[in-house]
Amino acid sequence: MKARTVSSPAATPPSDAPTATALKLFVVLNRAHQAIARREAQHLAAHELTIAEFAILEALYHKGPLLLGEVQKKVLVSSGGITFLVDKLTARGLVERQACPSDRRARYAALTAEGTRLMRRLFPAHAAVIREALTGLSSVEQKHATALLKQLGKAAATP
Amino acid sequence: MKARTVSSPAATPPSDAPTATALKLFVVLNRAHQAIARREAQHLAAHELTIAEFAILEALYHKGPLLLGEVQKKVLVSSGGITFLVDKLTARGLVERQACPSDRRARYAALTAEGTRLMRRLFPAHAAVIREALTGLSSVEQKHATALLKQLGKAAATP
DNA sequence: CTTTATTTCCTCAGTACTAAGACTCACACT
DNA sequence: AGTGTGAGTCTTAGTACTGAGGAAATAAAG
Repeated sequence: MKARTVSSPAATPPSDAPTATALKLFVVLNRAHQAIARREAQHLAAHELTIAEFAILEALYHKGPLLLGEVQKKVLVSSGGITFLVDKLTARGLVERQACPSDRRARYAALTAEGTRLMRRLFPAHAAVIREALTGLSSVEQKHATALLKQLGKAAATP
Repeated sequence: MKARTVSSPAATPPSDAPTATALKLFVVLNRAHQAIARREAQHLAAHELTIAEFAILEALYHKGPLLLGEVQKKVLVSSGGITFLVDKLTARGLVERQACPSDRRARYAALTAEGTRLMRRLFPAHAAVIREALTGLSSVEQKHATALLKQLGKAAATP
């Protein structure tokens, strides 16, 4: 009695049109993100860095020393993850912890001289990889996409 | 000699304009993706499923039985990961492996009756979560964004 | 001054993967 | 048949995180 009661391979109730539109967008967004992140990870792996590690370095490079909690908001990683990642970067001499004078619970993370040197060298290459990965769209199209995604992300982020 | 030789907090060389545009798009794309994926993960966690597990179930639900290699291409996970995930789903009685008659190396993955039942119940709820998460854009805007992201993803995927 | 709550970081155990390679089988060419 | 090459899956060891809970400092209330 394995007579393929579900012989139609696609048991897809097409749902309503708006839902179908949303699902399609969801799929292509995932694909695009994955394709670009893959390239980024590949580039960073050559320098023994993960995406999350690089994101921390980048935040510190552009913003200067930050409280660990602030780094967490930037990088969107769990609190335990921040401790773990900063530990690893500290062990490699790229980042250091600094006490916060006004609040003894809090700690700053800051780039060391070596970390700054690394980022000065690495960031332009990283930017080039991203730019290269996004050449599927013209500059005008990119701006358009940015506007749409900003709106999308903002709405999706508010729970 | 710690006299803050890099006292400007932002050591940002603005690079050229096209690069800046690309980086901005990259950031908002990451944000949007993360915000939506977070919601998805939250919804699926209520049913003890990860995103990757659900992706496998969904592929089988919509396409019928698939070779493991085909599942891998759909879900974009390493081959070891597919084995691991299908094992877990099999242990829960949602998926089963089937021999391939024409090639004894290959195995099919297929939904069990229970897996089909689960998806019939779960998929509409999942679609609703996605639709809800994307309400930041109107249907027209979503179609526009889809077109742009498709183009972007296609170019980024070809290495 | 206590007591209670909240913030901030860290610890620890566990999870979901990845990467590299082993193994099994299929196919093509002698 | 026998042999090499490659495809498809599984195994093993390891990594990058997550999440719950805890200690220390601060803030707020009694």
